Amino acid sequence: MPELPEVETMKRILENNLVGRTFASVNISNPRHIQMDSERFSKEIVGKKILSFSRVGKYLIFNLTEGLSLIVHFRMEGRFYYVDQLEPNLTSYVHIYFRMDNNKYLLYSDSRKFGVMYLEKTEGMRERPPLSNVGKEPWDISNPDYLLEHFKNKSYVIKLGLLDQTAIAGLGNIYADEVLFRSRISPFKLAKNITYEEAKKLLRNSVDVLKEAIERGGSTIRSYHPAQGVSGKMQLELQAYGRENRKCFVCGTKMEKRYVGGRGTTYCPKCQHVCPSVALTGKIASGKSQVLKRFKELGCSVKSADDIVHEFYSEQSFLAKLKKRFPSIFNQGKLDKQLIIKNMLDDKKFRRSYEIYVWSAVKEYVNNFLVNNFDKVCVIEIPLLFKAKMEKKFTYTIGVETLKQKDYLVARHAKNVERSMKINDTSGYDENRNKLDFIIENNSTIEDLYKQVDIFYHQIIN
DNA sequence: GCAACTGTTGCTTA
DNA sequence: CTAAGCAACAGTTG
Repeated sequence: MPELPEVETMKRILENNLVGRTFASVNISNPRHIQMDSERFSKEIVGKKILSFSRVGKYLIFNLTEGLSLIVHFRMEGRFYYVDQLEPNLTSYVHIYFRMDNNKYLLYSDSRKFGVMYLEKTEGMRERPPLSNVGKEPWDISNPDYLLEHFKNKSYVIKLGLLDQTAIAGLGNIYADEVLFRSRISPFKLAKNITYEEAKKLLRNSVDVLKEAIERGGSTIRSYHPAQGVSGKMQLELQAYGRENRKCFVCGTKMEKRYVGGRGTTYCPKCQHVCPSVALTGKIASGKSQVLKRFKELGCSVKSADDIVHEFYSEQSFLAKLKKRFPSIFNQGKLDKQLIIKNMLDDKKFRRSYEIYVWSAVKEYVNNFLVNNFDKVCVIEIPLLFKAKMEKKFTYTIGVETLKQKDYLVARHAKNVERSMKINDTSGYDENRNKLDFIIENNSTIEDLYKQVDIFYHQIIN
Protein backbone atom coordinates (compact mmCIF):
# COMPACT_ATOMS: atom_id res chain seq x y z
CA MET A 1 0.00 0.00 0.00
CA PRO A 2 1.50 2.76 1.48
CA GLU A 3 3.43 5.87 1.53
CA LEU A 4 3.58 7.98 4.66
CA PRO A 5 -0.05 9.26 4.56
CA GLU A 6 -1.46 5.75 4.22
CA VAL A 7 0.65 4.54 7.14
CA GLU A 8 -0.47 7.54 9.18
CA THR A 9 -4.10 6.77 8.33
CA MET A 10 -3.59 3.17 9.38
CA LYS A 11 -1.98 4.36 12.61
CA ARG A 12 -4.94 6.57 13.44
CA ILE A 13 -7.43 3.78 12.84
CA LEU A 14 -5.49 1.35 15.03
CA GLU A 15 -4.91 4.01 17.69
CA ASN A 16 -8.65 4.44 18.11
CA ASN A 17 -9.21 0.73 18.57
CA LEU A 18 -6.19 -0.96 20.05
CA VAL A 19 -4.50 1.22 22.65
CA GLY A 20 -4.72 -0.58 25.99
CA ARG A 21 -5.33 -4.00 24.43
CA THR A 22 -3.08 -6.97 25.15
CA PHE A 23 -1.94 -9.62 22.68
CA ALA A 24 -3.57 -12.89 23.75
CA SER A 25 -2.20 -15.20 21.07
CA VAL A 26 -0.51 -15.21 17.68
CA ASN A 27 -1.02 -17.39 14.65
CA ILE A 28 1.68 -17.32 12.02
CA SER A 29 0.94 -19.15 8.79
CA ASN A 30 3.77 -17.51 6.89
CA PRO A 31 6.84 -16.67 8.97
CA ARG A 32 8.65 -14.85 6.16
CA HIS A 33 7.32 -11.49 7.34
CA ILE A 34 8.88 -11.80 10.78
CA GLN A 35 12.52 -10.80 10.92
CA MET A 36 13.41 -13.15 13.77
CA ASP A 37 12.65 -16.66 14.89
CA SER A 38 8.87 -16.83 14.75
CA GLU A 39 8.61 -19.05 17.85
CA ARG A 40 10.50 -16.49 19.88
CA PHE A 41 8.41 -13.70 18.33
CA SER A 42 5.20 -15.39 19.47
CA LYS A 43 6.52 -16.10 22.93
CA GLU A 44 7.70 -12.53 23.41
CA ILE A 45 4.69 -10.65 22.09
CA VAL A 46 1.97 -12.61 23.87
CA GLY A 47 0.97 -10.88 27.10
CA LYS A 48 2.33 -7.49 26.07
CA LYS A 49 -0.02 -4.56 26.15
CA ILE A 50 -0.17 -1.82 23.52
CA LEU A 51 0.70 1.50 25.16
CA SER A 52 0.67 3.70 22.06
CA PHE A 53 1.37 3.88 18.36
CA SER A 54 3.97 5.89 16.55
CA ARG A 55 5.32 6.23 13.06
CA VAL A 56 8.76 6.82 11.62
CA GLY A 57 8.64 7.49 7.89
CA LYS A 58 6.69 4.58 6.44
CA TYR A 59 7.22 2.38 9.50
CA LEU A 60 4.33 1.84 11.88
CA ILE A 61 5.32 1.14 15.47
CA PHE A 62 3.34 -0.48 18.29
CA ASN A 63 4.87 0.61 21.58
CA LEU A 64 4.39 -2.24 24.04
CA THR A 65 4.89 -2.87 27.71
CA GLU A 66 8.16 -4.27 29.05
CA GLY A 67 10.21 -2.04 26.79
CA LEU A 68 9.36 -3.72 23.50
CA SER A 69 8.14 -2.33 20.19
CA LEU A 70 6.59 -4.02 17.20
CA ILE A 71 7.91 -2.30 14.07
CA VAL A 72 6.03 -2.94 10.82
CA HIS A 73 6.80 -1.99 7.24
CA PHE A 74 3.95 -2.67 4.81
CA ARG A 75 5.97 -2.43 1.60
CA MET A 76 3.53 -2.72 -1.32
CA GLU A 77 0.46 -4.57 -0.13
CA GLY A 78 0.70 -5.09 3.62
CA ARG A 79 -2.21 -3.94 5.79
CA PHE A 80 -3.94 -4.61 9.09
CA TYR A 81 -7.58 -5.41 9.57
CA TYR A 82 -9.16 -5.26 13.01
CA VAL A 83 -12.17 -7.57 13.04
CA ASP A 84 -14.65 -9.07 15.49
CA GLN A 85 -14.07 -12.64 14.43
CA LEU A 86 -12.22 -14.77 11.94
CA GLU A 87 -14.13 -15.14 8.74
CA PRO A 88 -12.67 -17.59 6.27
CA ASN A 89 -13.51 -15.54 3.18
CA LEU A 90 -11.55 -12.56 4.49
CA THR A 91 -8.38 -14.41 5.21
CA SER A 92 -7.03 -15.50 1.84
CA TYR A 93 -4.01 -13.18 2.15
CA VAL A 94 -3.83 -13.13 5.93
CA HIS A 95 -0.51 -14.67 6.85
CA ILE A 96 -0.43 -13.62 10.48
CA TYR A 97 -3.14 -12.86 12.95
CA PHE A 98 -3.21 -11.76 16.56
CA ARG A 99 -6.04 -12.55 18.98
CA MET A 100 -6.46 -9.69 21.40
CA ASP A 101 -7.61 -9.88 25.05
CA ASN A 102 -11.16 -8.87 24.03
CA ASN A 103 -11.30 -11.83 21.61
CA LYS A 104 -11.22 -9.57 18.58
CA TYR A 105 -8.59 -10.15 15.92
CA LEU A 106 -5.88 -8.08 14.31
CA LEU A 107 -5.14 -9.54 10.88
CA TYR A 108 -2.00 -8.91 8.86
CA SER A 109 -2.82 -9.29 5.18
CA ASP A 110 -0.28 -9.03 2.39
CA SER A 111 -0.98 -10.38 -1.08
CA ARG A 112 2.55 -9.84 -2.30
CA LYS A 113 4.26 -10.98 0.90
CA PHE A 114 6.82 -8.15 0.87
CA GLY A 115 5.98 -6.65 4.25
CA VAL A 116 8.26 -7.09 7.26
CA MET A 117 7.92 -6.85 11.03
CA TYR A 118 10.46 -6.64 13.83
CA LEU A 119 10.14 -6.98 17.57
CA GLU A 120 12.74 -4.68 19.09
CA LYS A 121 13.76 -3.14 22.39
CA THR A 122 12.13 0.29 22.45
CA GLU A 123 15.15 1.93 24.00
CA GLY A 124 17.50 3.25 21.37
CA MET A 125 15.57 1.65 18.51
CA ARG A 126 15.73 4.86 16.49
CA GLU A 127 19.51 4.46 16.45
CA ARG A 128 19.43 0.87 15.20
CA PRO A 129 18.28 -0.61 11.90
CA PRO A 130 15.77 -0.53 10.43
CA LEU A 131 14.78 2.87 11.87
CA SER A 132 18.30 4.30 11.80
CA ASN A 133 18.08 4.26 7.99
CA VAL A 134 15.15 6.65 7.97
CA GLY A 135 15.94 10.31 7.37
CA LYS A 136 13.98 13.32 8.57
CA GLU A 137 10.37 13.83 7.61
CA PRO A 138 9.82 16.96 5.51
CA TRP A 139 8.15 19.00 8.30
CA ASP A 140 11.19 18.41 10.49
CA ILE A 141 13.55 19.85 7.92
CA SER A 142 13.79 23.56 8.57
CA ASN A 143 16.74 24.25 6.31
CA PRO A 144 16.86 23.28 2.61
CA ASP A 145 20.61 22.83 3.00
CA TYR A 146 19.81 19.52 4.70
CA LEU A 147 18.56 18.22 1.36
CA LEU A 148 21.36 19.78 -0.65
CA GLU A 149 23.88 18.19 1.68
CA HIS A 150 22.33 14.79 1.04
CA PHE A 151 22.22 15.26 -2.71
CA LYS A 152 25.70 16.76 -2.98
CA ASN A 153 27.64 13.77 -4.28
CA LYS A 154 24.73 11.82 -5.69
CA SER A 155 24.51 11.05 -9.35
CA TYR A 156 20.90 9.97 -9.23
CA VAL A 157 18.00 12.02 -10.58
CA ILE A 158 15.88 14.12 -8.24
CA LYS A 159 12.90 11.78 -8.53
CA LEU A 160 15.05 9.05 -6.97
CA GLY A 161 16.34 11.60 -4.46
CA LEU A 162 12.80 12.13 -3.23
CA LEU A 163 12.31 8.36 -2.97
CA ASP A 164 15.57 7.97 -1.03
CA GLN A 165 14.25 7.42 2.48
CA THR A 166 17.60 8.21 4.05
CA ALA A 167 17.43 11.71 2.56
CA ILE A 168 13.79 12.59 3.15
CA ALA A 169 11.34 10.13 4.66
CA GLY A 170 7.78 9.42 3.63
CA LEU A 171 7.44 10.07 -0.09
CA GLY A 172 6.76 7.12 -2.37
CA ASN A 173 6.16 6.96 -6.07
CA ILE A 174 2.76 8.66 -6.12
CA TYR A 175 3.52 11.61 -3.91
CA ALA A 176 7.03 12.10 -5.31
CA ASP A 177 5.44 12.74 -8.71
CA GLU A 178 2.95 15.14 -7.14
CA VAL A 179 5.69 17.07 -5.35
CA LEU A 180 7.75 17.41 -8.53
CA PHE A 181 4.70 18.50 -10.50
CA ARG A 182 3.76 21.13 -7.97
CA SER A 183 7.37 22.29 -7.78
CA ARG A 184 7.61 22.52 -11.59
CA ILE A 185 10.86 20.60 -11.52
CA SER A 186 11.94 17.95 -14.01
CA PRO A 187 12.04 14.52 -12.36
CA PHE A 188 15.15 13.82 -14.47
CA LYS A 189 17.28 16.68 -13.24
CA LEU A 190 20.29 15.39 -11.33
CA ALA A 191 19.78 15.70 -7.59
CA LYS A 192 23.16 17.37 -7.14
CA ASN A 193 22.12 20.12 -9.57
CA ILE A 194 19.10 21.10 -7.49
CA THR A 195 19.36 24.72 -6.35
CA TYR A 196 18.61 26.13 -2.93
CA GLU A 197 15.38 27.69 -4.21
CA GLU A 198 14.31 24.38 -5.74
CA ALA A 199 15.08 22.48 -2.55
CA LYS A 200 12.93 24.99 -0.70
CA LYS A 201 10.05 24.40 -3.11
CA LEU A 202 10.43 20.64 -2.86
CA LEU A 203 10.29 20.77 0.91
CA ARG A 204 7.28 23.05 1.06
CA ASN A 205 5.39 20.96 -1.48
CA SER A 206 6.34 17.72 0.26
CA VAL A 207 4.84 19.05 3.47
CA ASP A 208 1.72 20.28 1.67
CA VAL A 209 1.15 17.11 -0.35
CA LEU A 210 1.66 14.75 2.59
CA LYS A 211 -0.48 16.81 4.94
CA GLU A 212 -3.29 17.08 2.41
CA ALA A 213 -3.10 13.35 1.82
CA ILE A 214 -3.25 12.62 5.55
CA GLU A 215 -6.28 14.90 5.89
CA ARG A 216 -7.99 12.96 3.14
CA GLY A 217 -7.14 9.58 4.61
CA GLY A 218 -4.53 8.66 2.01
CA SER A 219 -5.08 7.48 -1.54
CA THR A 220 -7.23 4.53 -2.53
CA ILE A 221 -5.59 3.24 -5.68
CA ARG A 222 -5.83 -0.29 -7.03
CA SER A 223 -6.29 -2.56 -4.06
CA TYR A 224 -5.37 -0.34 -1.16
CA HIS A 225 -7.96 0.60 1.45
CA PRO A 226 -7.09 1.87 4.93
CA ALA A 227 -9.67 -0.54 6.42
CA GLN A 228 -12.47 -2.69 5.13
CA GLY A 229 -15.13 -0.50 3.58
CA VAL A 230 -13.03 2.64 4.10
CA SER A 231 -11.51 4.56 1.20
CA GLY A 232 -8.97 7.35 1.11
CA LYS A 233 -9.87 10.44 -0.86
CA MET A 234 -6.50 11.79 -1.93
CA GLN A 235 -6.54 9.99 -5.29
CA LEU A 236 -9.18 12.51 -6.34
CA GLU A 237 -6.67 15.32 -5.91
CA LEU A 238 -3.71 13.76 -7.72
CA GLN A 239 -2.48 15.90 -10.57
CA ALA A 240 0.39 13.80 -11.89
CA TYR A 241 0.28 10.14 -10.88
CA GLY A 242 -1.75 8.02 -13.30
CA ARG A 243 -2.42 10.90 -15.69
CA GLU A 244 -0.09 9.99 -18.58
CA ASN A 245 -1.46 10.86 -22.02
CA ARG A 246 -4.04 13.12 -20.42
CA LYS A 247 -4.05 16.89 -20.36
CA CYS A 248 -2.12 18.76 -17.70
CA PHE A 249 -4.55 20.49 -15.34
CA VAL A 250 -2.40 23.63 -15.44
CA CYS A 251 -1.44 24.14 -19.09
CA GLY A 252 -3.33 21.51 -21.09
CA THR A 253 -0.20 19.85 -22.50
CA LYS A 254 -0.32 16.07 -22.84
CA MET A 255 1.34 14.48 -19.81
CA GLU A 256 4.09 11.91 -20.38
CA LYS A 257 5.55 8.94 -18.55
CA ARG A 258 9.09 7.65 -18.38
CA TYR A 259 10.89 5.27 -16.04
CA VAL A 260 13.67 6.04 -13.59
CA GLY A 261 15.06 3.34 -11.36
CA GLY A 262 12.24 1.10 -12.51
CA ARG A 263 9.60 3.50 -11.22
CA GLY A 264 6.99 4.96 -13.53
CA THR A 265 7.25 8.74 -13.51
CA THR A 266 4.49 10.97 -14.85
CA TYR A 267 5.09 14.64 -15.53
CA CYS A 268 3.99 17.59 -17.63
CA PRO A 269 6.75 18.27 -20.16
CA LYS A 270 5.87 21.93 -20.39
CA CYS A 271 5.38 22.79 -16.71
CA GLN A 272 8.34 20.67 -15.66
CA HIS A 273 10.75 21.81 -18.36
CA VAL A 274 11.28 18.50 -20.10
CA CYS A 275 12.09 18.99 -23.79
CA PRO A 276 9.84 17.38 -26.38
CA SER A 277 10.87 14.05 -27.89
CA VAL A 278 10.41 13.03 -31.50
CA ALA A 279 10.09 9.60 -33.08
CA LEU A 280 11.14 9.44 -36.69
CA THR A 281 9.80 6.63 -38.81
CA GLY A 282 9.28 5.69 -42.44
CA LYS A 283 9.87 2.93 -44.90
CA ILE A 284 13.20 1.63 -46.11
CA ALA A 285 15.19 4.19 -48.09
CA SER A 286 12.74 7.01 -47.50
CA GLY A 287 15.42 9.38 -46.29
CA LYS A 288 15.06 9.00 -42.51
CA SER A 289 18.79 9.11 -41.94
CA GLN A 290 19.11 12.38 -43.83
CA VAL A 291 16.37 13.84 -41.69
CA LEU A 292 18.04 12.55 -38.54
CA LYS A 293 21.31 14.12 -39.62
CA ARG A 294 19.58 17.47 -40.01
CA PHE A 295 18.08 17.25 -36.52
CA LYS A 296 21.56 16.64 -35.19
CA GLU A 297 22.86 19.73 -36.98
CA LEU A 298 20.10 21.69 -35.32
CA GLY A 299 21.43 20.65 -31.90
CA CYS A 300 19.12 17.74 -31.07
CA SER A 301 20.26 14.56 -29.33
CA VAL A 302 19.72 11.83 -31.91
CA LYS A 303 19.86 8.04 -32.03
CA SER A 304 18.71 5.32 -34.36
CA ALA A 305 17.11 2.06 -33.30
CA ASP A 306 19.24 0.14 -35.78
CA ASP A 307 22.38 1.42 -34.09
CA ILE A 308 20.96 0.54 -30.70
CA VAL A 309 20.37 -3.06 -31.75
CA HIS A 310 23.84 -3.15 -33.25
CA GLU A 311 25.28 -1.99 -29.93
CA PHE A 312 23.31 -4.67 -28.10
CA TYR A 313 24.89 -7.45 -30.13
CA SER A 314 28.35 -6.30 -29.12
CA GLU A 315 27.58 -6.08 -25.40
CA GLN A 316 28.53 -8.99 -23.15
CA SER A 317 25.74 -8.28 -20.69
CA PHE A 318 23.09 -8.30 -23.41
CA LEU A 319 24.45 -11.49 -24.96
CA ALA A 320 24.42 -13.18 -21.56
CA LYS A 321 20.77 -12.35 -21.01
CA LEU A 322 19.93 -13.39 -24.55
CA LYS A 323 21.65 -16.73 -24.07
CA LYS A 324 19.63 -17.43 -20.95
CA ARG A 325 16.35 -16.63 -22.66
CA PHE A 326 17.01 -18.06 -26.14
CA PRO A 327 19.63 -20.80 -25.87
CA SER A 328 18.61 -22.18 -29.28
CA ILE A 329 20.31 -19.35 -31.18
CA PHE A 330 23.70 -19.98 -29.61
CA ASN A 331 26.19 -22.36 -31.09
CA GLN A 332 29.11 -23.44 -28.88
CA GLY A 333 28.53 -20.45 -26.64
CA LYS A 334 28.49 -17.95 -29.49
CA LEU A 335 25.57 -16.10 -30.97
CA ASP A 336 24.79 -17.38 -34.46
CA LYS A 337 22.81 -14.86 -36.49
CA GLN A 338 21.98 -17.52 -39.06
CA LEU A 339 20.23 -19.44 -36.30
CA ILE A 340 18.17 -16.37 -35.42
CA ILE A 341 16.94 -16.11 -39.00
CA LYS A 342 16.28 -19.84 -39.20
CA ASN A 343 14.28 -19.84 -35.96
CA MET A 344 12.35 -16.76 -37.03
CA LEU A 345 11.22 -18.46 -40.21
CA ASP A 346 10.53 -21.87 -38.71
CA ASP A 347 8.85 -20.93 -35.48
CA LYS A 348 6.23 -18.21 -35.25
CA LYS A 349 6.21 -18.38 -31.49
CA PHE A 350 9.95 -17.89 -31.34
CA ARG A 351 9.72 -14.97 -33.71
CA ARG A 352 7.08 -13.27 -31.64
CA SER A 353 8.82 -13.61 -28.32
CA TYR A 354 12.24 -12.80 -29.80
CA GLU A 355 10.97 -9.63 -31.40
CA ILE A 356 9.18 -8.55 -28.24
CA TYR A 357 12.33 -9.20 -26.24
CA VAL A 358 14.56 -7.13 -28.50
CA TRP A 359 12.00 -4.38 -28.86
CA SER A 360 11.49 -4.06 -25.14
CA ALA A 361 15.26 -3.78 -24.70
CA VAL A 362 15.24 -1.01 -27.32
CA LYS A 363 12.34 0.60 -25.53
CA GLU A 364 14.29 0.60 -22.28
CA TYR A 365 17.35 2.04 -24.01
CA VAL A 366 15.28 4.81 -25.59
CA ASN A 367 13.62 5.56 -22.26
CA ASN A 368 17.02 5.99 -20.62
CA PHE A 369 18.29 8.07 -23.51
CA LEU A 370 15.33 10.42 -23.18
CA VAL A 371 15.74 10.63 -19.41
CA ASN A 372 19.46 11.45 -19.69
CA ASN A 373 18.84 14.05 -22.39
CA PHE A 374 15.67 15.59 -20.99
CA ASP A 375 17.05 19.10 -21.46
CA LYS A 376 17.53 18.67 -25.19
CA VAL A 377 15.10 17.84 -27.98
CA CYS A 378 15.65 14.13 -28.65
CA VAL A 379 14.99 12.53 -32.01
CA ILE A 380 14.99 8.73 -32.33
CA GLU A 381 14.80 7.00 -35.67
CA ILE A 382 12.66 3.88 -35.35
CA PRO A 383 11.65 2.13 -38.57
CA LEU A 384 9.26 -0.24 -36.78
CA LEU A 385 7.79 2.37 -34.46
CA PHE A 386 4.27 0.98 -34.56
CA LYS A 387 5.11 -2.70 -34.51
CA ALA A 388 7.26 -2.09 -31.45
CA LYS A 389 4.34 -0.15 -29.92
CA MET A 390 6.52 2.81 -29.08
CA GLU A 391 4.54 5.64 -30.64
CA LYS A 392 3.03 6.69 -27.31
CA LYS A 393 6.44 7.22 -25.74
CA PHE A 394 7.12 10.39 -27.71
CA THR A 395 5.81 13.90 -27.73
CA TYR A 396 5.68 13.88 -31.52
CA THR A 397 5.86 11.25 -34.22
CA ILE A 398 6.90 12.11 -37.74
CA GLY A 399 7.08 10.06 -40.92
CA VAL A 400 9.36 10.45 -43.90
CA GLU A 401 7.89 9.53 -47.27
CA THR A 402 9.26 9.42 -50.80
CA LEU A 403 8.13 8.46 -54.26
CA LYS A 404 11.71 7.72 -55.26
CA GLN A 405 12.27 4.77 -52.95
CA LYS A 406 13.34 2.41 -55.72
CA ASP A 407 15.89 4.88 -57.05
CA TYR A 408 17.36 5.35 -53.59
CA LEU A 409 17.64 1.63 -53.10
CA VAL A 410 19.40 1.17 -56.42
CA ALA A 411 21.71 4.05 -55.62
CA ARG A 412 22.51 2.35 -52.33
CA HIS A 413 23.44 -0.79 -54.26
CA ALA A 414 20.87 -2.82 -52.37
CA LYS A 415 21.29 -6.48 -53.26
CA ASN A 416 17.66 -7.27 -53.65
CA VAL A 417 15.52 -4.25 -54.39
CA GLU A 418 12.27 -6.15 -54.73
CA ARG A 419 12.78 -7.97 -51.46
CA SER A 420 13.54 -4.72 -49.64
CA MET A 421 10.39 -3.18 -51.06
CA LYS A 422 8.40 -6.17 -49.85
CA ILE A 423 9.59 -5.80 -46.23
CA ASN A 424 7.68 -2.53 -46.21
CA ASP A 425 4.40 -4.42 -46.46
CA THR A 426 4.91 -5.74 -42.95
CA SER A 427 6.29 -2.59 -41.37
CA GLY A 428 2.87 -1.35 -40.27
CA TYR A 429 3.62 2.10 -41.63
CA ASP A 430 0.67 2.44 -43.99
CA GLU A 431 -1.95 1.29 -41.47
CA ASN A 432 -0.70 3.75 -38.87
CA ARG A 433 0.20 6.64 -41.10
CA ASN A 434 -2.82 8.63 -39.92
CA LYS A 435 -1.51 8.60 -36.33
CA LEU A 436 1.60 10.61 -37.25
CA ASP A 437 1.77 14.23 -36.18
CA PHE A 438 3.79 15.37 -39.16
CA ILE A 439 4.91 14.02 -42.53
CA ILE A 440 8.07 15.06 -44.30
CA GLU A 441 8.04 14.58 -48.07
CA ASN A 442 11.33 13.66 -49.61
CA ASN A 443 10.63 14.13 -53.31
CA SER A 444 12.73 17.13 -54.17
CA THR A 445 16.19 18.41 -53.27
CA ILE A 446 18.11 17.91 -50.07
CA GLU A 447 17.71 21.62 -49.34
CA ASP A 448 13.96 21.21 -49.55
CA LEU A 449 14.15 18.25 -47.18
CA TYR A 450 16.17 20.21 -44.63
CA LYS A 451 13.80 23.13 -44.90
CA GLN A 452 10.88 20.91 -43.86
CA VAL A 453 12.88 19.62 -40.89
CA ASP A 454 13.75 23.16 -39.85
CA ILE A 455 10.12 24.26 -40.03
CA PHE A 456 9.02 21.34 -37.86
CA TYR A 457 11.82 21.92 -35.37
CA HIS A 458 10.99 25.58 -34.93
CA GLN A 459 7.33 24.75 -34.48
CA ILE A 460 7.98 22.40 -31.56
CA ILE A 461 10.49 24.47 -29.67
CA ASN A 462 8.12 27.42 -29.42
C1' DG B 1 -1.71 -16.88 -23.08
C1' DC B 2 1.99 -14.05 -22.67
C1' DA B 3 4.11 -9.78 -21.31
C1' DA B 4 4.18 -5.63 -18.93
C1' DC B 5 2.87 -3.19 -15.05
C1' DT B 6 1.94 -2.20 -9.82
C1' DG B 7 1.91 1.77 -3.70
C1' DT B 8 8.77 -0.82 -1.57
C1' DT B 9 13.17 -1.75 -0.25
C1' DG B 10 17.57 -4.16 0.31
C1' DC B 11 20.89 -7.16 -1.60
C1' DT B 12 23.97 -8.32 -5.44
C1' DT B 13 26.66 -6.82 -9.12
C1' DA B 14 29.62 -3.89 -12.01
C1' DC C 1 32.53 3.58 -2.12
C1' DT C 2 28.41 4.40 -5.57
C1' DA C 3 24.41 3.25 -8.40
C1' DA C 4 21.95 0.41 -11.30
C1' DG C 5 19.43 -3.87 -11.56
C1' DC C 6 17.22 -7.50 -9.68
C1' DA C 7 14.81 -10.16 -6.38
C1' DA C 8 11.11 -11.10 -3.27
C1' DC C 9 5.50 -12.10 -4.87
C1' DA C 10 0.89 -12.11 -6.79
C1' DG C 11 -2.63 -9.78 -9.02
C1' DT C 12 -4.41 -7.01 -12.92
C1' DT C 13 -4.40 -5.21 -17.53
C1' DG C 14 -3.58 -4.99 -22.52
